[in-house]
Amino acid sequence: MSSNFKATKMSIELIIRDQIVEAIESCYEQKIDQKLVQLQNTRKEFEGDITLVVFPFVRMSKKSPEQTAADIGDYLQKNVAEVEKYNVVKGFLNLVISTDYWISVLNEAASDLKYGITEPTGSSKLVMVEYSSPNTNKPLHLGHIRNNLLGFSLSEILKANGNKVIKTNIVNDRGIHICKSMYAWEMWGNGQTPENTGIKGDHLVGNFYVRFDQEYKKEIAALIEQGETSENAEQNAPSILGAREMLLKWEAKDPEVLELWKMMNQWVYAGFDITYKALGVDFDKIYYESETYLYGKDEVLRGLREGVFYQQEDSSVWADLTAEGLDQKILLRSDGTSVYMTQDIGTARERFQDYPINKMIYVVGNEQNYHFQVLSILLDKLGFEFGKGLHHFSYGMVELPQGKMKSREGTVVDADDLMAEMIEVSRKTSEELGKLEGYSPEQAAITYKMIALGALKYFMLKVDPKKNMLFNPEESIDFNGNTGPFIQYTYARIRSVLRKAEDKGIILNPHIEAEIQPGLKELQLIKTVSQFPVAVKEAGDNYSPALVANYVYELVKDFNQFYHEFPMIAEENSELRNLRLVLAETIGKTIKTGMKLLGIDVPERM
RNA sequence: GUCUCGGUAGCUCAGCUGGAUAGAGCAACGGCCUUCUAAGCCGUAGGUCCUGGGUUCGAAUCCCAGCCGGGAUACCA
Repeated sequence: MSSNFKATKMSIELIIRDQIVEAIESCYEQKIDQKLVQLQNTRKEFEGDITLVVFPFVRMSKKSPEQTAADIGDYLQKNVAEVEKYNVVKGFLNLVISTDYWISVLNEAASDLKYGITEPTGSSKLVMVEYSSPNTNKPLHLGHIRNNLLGFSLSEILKANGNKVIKTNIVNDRGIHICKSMYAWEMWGNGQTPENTGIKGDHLVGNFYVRFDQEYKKEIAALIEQGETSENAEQNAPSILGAREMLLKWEAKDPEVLELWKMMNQWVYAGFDITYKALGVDFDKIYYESETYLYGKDEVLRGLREGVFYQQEDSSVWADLTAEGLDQKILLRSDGTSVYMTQDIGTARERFQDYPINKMIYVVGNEQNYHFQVLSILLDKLGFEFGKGLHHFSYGMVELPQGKMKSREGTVVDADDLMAEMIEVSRKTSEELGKLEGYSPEQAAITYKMIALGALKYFMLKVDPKKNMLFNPEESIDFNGNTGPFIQYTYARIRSVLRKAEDKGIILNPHIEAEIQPGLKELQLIKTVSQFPVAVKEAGDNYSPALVANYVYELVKDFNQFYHEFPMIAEENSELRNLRLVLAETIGKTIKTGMKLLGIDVPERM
């Protein structure tokens, strides 16, 4: 056992787990599987640190649960140095771990600058995380925010678990949806540009996407009025024909269409850059669908030649997935143009050619579960050995009280607007509370933004990614309670205490002597701190930033109770004072690291 | 129709690889700022864990059926 026990709680649990197996053997002469050993953290209302559930063993002991627990407790107390004493409540054996042990845990945590973080090594796995993946026909909204925050945070968490991570973005910069905006701009744009209107480029293009839909709907209504069936009307309305023609021309590299496309895309990219920067997300490598769809087309045609796919009379290309229990899937339209799936095949091929990827993760909404199931099968059929190993990180939708957001219907919460509003709320709150007196306007502005984004990011990340979540624009995101600002505030409090201690000339001794007897609350806090590496690991194993968020909240809540009840600087016993300050500093560091994994910064003052 | 995900306090969410009296926050009500930041702390109230069966010493958690809601099943992405 190395002296550097990063996952302390786990190592003590491992020791105890082992010893319980031996205890059963020694007491009852039975060999048991470690899986029967159920350990849990002792509930706060009972004395103890780790609890064993003894019910599974009463069959072997042929004694009452209480007596069985006592037998095992006796054995552990005798044979495991860290087990100081025990008590039995019904069928639960509560083990009290020695204070020495907890002090050593604190010392380790306090001295480790990267506490909770496992650095990558030469043999680390290379994980590529795709997230964001915007369409270049409209601005980002709240749903994209969830995607971006999850993708960024997941990447950070995977890095903290010793992986090498490449963050990537596939920009969906071609396709019928883009052509709709382009067509609308050409028809009704009157030469509008971001420059001559003062509208952010992605918003301007988005306006034309909405305009397209409005006109399209009018045309359909008119055609139906003239006696067309609704299906015919949808297929033959002038604007949809115009958009389709544009897509054909685009794939045929028509110079005029390409120029229009480039111009409008540049507007969008300039807009996205601003939004990404404000959100604090970034990418190591960007792929463009306008490039990769061609590789995808190649692969589909190869599949056709090799008999993996088939062609219908109208020359559309399909995959037959009935053997997999699925349906027919179209891969190339009858006019030869590509669909969404086509480009994803090409993009995957490119990525695995560009990097020695061990694990590919797609951060994409759960509405596309079927898509990724199919993609995996198609890549496998095409002979790519990575096909089966793709991982779709499938997250839930953000819903409004009225239901789903729809770009075309304008019922979206715009990302830029939301951030701006939250920064405004943050500024007002800070000013009302007078927290930043003495800060320059620039310093204050940085802090407002930090708090606003902390509120937004924590709000999005604290819920289980798999679940749909509700956002009510009527009630602005809270700054009190289980929120980002509450956690940031606690960090600022700790920093403030440490600054004041320094002002008073108190020098922290980072090594706590074993003889010091911490109180119950300090012990409780050390235990919570000791769980941080476990939380990071579980967040990585389960791909869940929410586990980090929930952990940090627990830690912060515990600390605030402690803060309220016990003086640190004013504590007269200097050794106890030192313990408390070192503990506070360690908790501050843990908060900062944890929040960093969520992509949230913490302020020195607020 | 089929597949899939979900249903926990008035609201938003934890807990779900089975374990002790189901937890937080918000909202409501009542306390606490001459002492390290009150964006905080303490307390009160609030529950058929959708329903019904089953497995188990033990079920919010696992299995089956049903009800309700979301999503997918497109020559949209």
